[in-house]
Amino acid sequence: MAHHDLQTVSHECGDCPIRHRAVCARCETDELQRLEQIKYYRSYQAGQTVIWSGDRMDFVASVVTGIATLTQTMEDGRRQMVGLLLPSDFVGRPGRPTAAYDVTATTDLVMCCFRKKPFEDLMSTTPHVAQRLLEMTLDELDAAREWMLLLGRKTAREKIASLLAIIARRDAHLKLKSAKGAIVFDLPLTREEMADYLGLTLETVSRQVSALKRDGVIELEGKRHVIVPDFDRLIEETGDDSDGGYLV
Amino acid sequence: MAHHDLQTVSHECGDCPIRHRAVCARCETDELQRLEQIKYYRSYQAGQTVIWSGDRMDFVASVVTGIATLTQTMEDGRRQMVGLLLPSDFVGRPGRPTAAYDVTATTDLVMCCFRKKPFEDLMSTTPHVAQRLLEMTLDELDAAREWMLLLGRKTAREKIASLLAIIARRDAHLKLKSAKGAIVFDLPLTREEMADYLGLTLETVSRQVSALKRDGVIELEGKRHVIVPDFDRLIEETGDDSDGGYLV
DNA sequence: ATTCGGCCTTGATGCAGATCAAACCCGCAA
DNA sequence: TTGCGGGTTTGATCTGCATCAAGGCCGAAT
Repeated sequence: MAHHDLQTVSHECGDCPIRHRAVCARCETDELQRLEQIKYYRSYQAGQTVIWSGDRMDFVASVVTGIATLTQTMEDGRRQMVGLLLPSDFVGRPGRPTAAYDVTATTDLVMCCFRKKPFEDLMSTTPHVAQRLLEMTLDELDAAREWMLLLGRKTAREKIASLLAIIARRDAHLKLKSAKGAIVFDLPLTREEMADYLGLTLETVSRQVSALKRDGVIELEGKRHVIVPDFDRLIEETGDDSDGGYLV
Repeated sequence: MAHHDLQTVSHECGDCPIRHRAVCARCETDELQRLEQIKYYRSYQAGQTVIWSGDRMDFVASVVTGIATLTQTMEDGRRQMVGLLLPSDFVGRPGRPTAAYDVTATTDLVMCCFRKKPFEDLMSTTPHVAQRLLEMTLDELDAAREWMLLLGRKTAREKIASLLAIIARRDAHLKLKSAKGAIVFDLPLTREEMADYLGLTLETVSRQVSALKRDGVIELEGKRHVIVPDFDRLIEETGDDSDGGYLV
C-alpha cells in the first residue's frame, strides 16, 4: 500500500471518486478497467429517498455531487441522523444484502454505483480495494465516535459549534477563505436536519444559532449562508481539544 | 470469501480469536503460520490503562479474555465511552500510528497482539485478512450508529434497558438461560462506567436501574448480578423495533 | 397582488435529568 | 471489632432543553 501514489491517480480518473480512492492506477490498471465496466450513475432530487432501511440493496456507490444523509427512526418517530455523506463518501457494504438505514438526498444528488456482485468479486481478488475500503471505513468509525462524544456529553451550544466546524472543515479545501481569513460556506442542512444530526429539537438549534450570531462567533446572510470570521473562536466553542485536526 | 468455511477453522485454531476471525485455514495455511510467528500476549489488571489516547501504538490486538473500554475525555473531564471490547473484539487500526482513544481494562484482561508492521505486510498480500477486518469494522460501525441513536434520542430508562439488552445478548451464547427462560448475567461495568457508556450521570443510572427493578423488568442479586425474567419485556423498554436482532 | 406552504424565529412553560448532598453497603485491613 | 474506602442509593433542588404556541420571512403558484 505504501508505495502507491494515490494522489497522482485522481487526475487520470475522470469524475468518479471511488476510482481514485479505491484503486491505484499505477499497478492496478486492469482493475480500473473492471471497475469501469460495472459502474453506472444514478441521480436523485433533493428530498428524495434513495433507500429505505431494510430494502434490498444490490449496489454499492460513492457520492459524486450533492449531499445525502443516513438516518435511523424509532417507531414513535424520533429520528437520529447517523451519517452525512458528502462527495467522495462511500455508501453500502459489501457482504450485507439489505440497507440498515434510510438514505435520503438532502440536495440534488448524483451517485456512482457499482453492482454489488462484481464489486465483491473484484474485492476478493485484489487486496488494494479491500484495504482502501477498510481505511475509509475506519475513518468513518472515527467520525462516528467523535459524534458519540458530541451526542452524549456536549451542550447544545457546543453541538452547534461542532457541526459548523465540521462543515467548515469539509468545505474548506473547496471553498475559499474570504479576504482576511474568514471562512464562508452554505449550510447544506435545514434546522430540522441539523437537529436530527445533533440530537436536539429544531427550536433549540434555531436558538443556539441565533446565540452564536449574537455573540459574534458567526455571521449570517440569509438563513443558510454562514461566515466564520475567526475559526479559532469557533473551535473554542466546540469544547474540543483545540489541537485536534486543525483545518487539515 | 464465500467458499471459505470459517466455522470449521475455529476448532483448529487454539486460543486466539483473531485467527479464526481473520483467516481461513483451508486455503490460507501459510498465513496461519505467519500470524503465529508474529503473535504474542499481553495481560493487564482490572483498572489498568492499556493505551492512552495519542500514544504510539505498534501493535494490533484482539481481546482473548476480559473486558476493555474505549473512552474519549474532554479537557474539563466529561467522559464518553465510545467502544466496549469483549472477547474476540479487535483493537487498533492498520495504517494509523497512534491511538485515538484511551483503552482501559475494566476487568483483568488478556490480549493477543500482533506487531503492526508484519501484520500490515500480511494484510497487503492476502485479500482475506483485509476483507475479514473490513467486515468486522463494518459491524463496529453499525454498532456505533445504533449507539448514536441511543445517545441522541433515547430516554434514560430506554438507555439503561438497551445497555442491559446488549450485554444480555452478547453474553447469551456463553451464559445459560436459567430454568424457565430467564437470562442471567453479571454487569461488567460500574454505575459510573454505565453512565459514561450512556451519556448520563451515575445517579441517573442508579435511579433508573432501581426503577426497572421496582417495575419487575429485572431482578438484582447484589449490585451486579442481573436476572431478566422476560427478555421480550426488557426489549419493549428499549424503544427499539422488537424485530431487530433477537437474541440470535 | 394575494395567498400559500416551507422554513425559521421567538416566547412561555414544563419536565427529565443534572447537580449537590447525605447516608448506606460491604469487603477488607488493622 | 472497628474503621475505612470504593461503589452505590436516595433525597432535594436546579436548569437546560423540550414542548407548546404564535407569528415572521420568502419564494412559488394562482
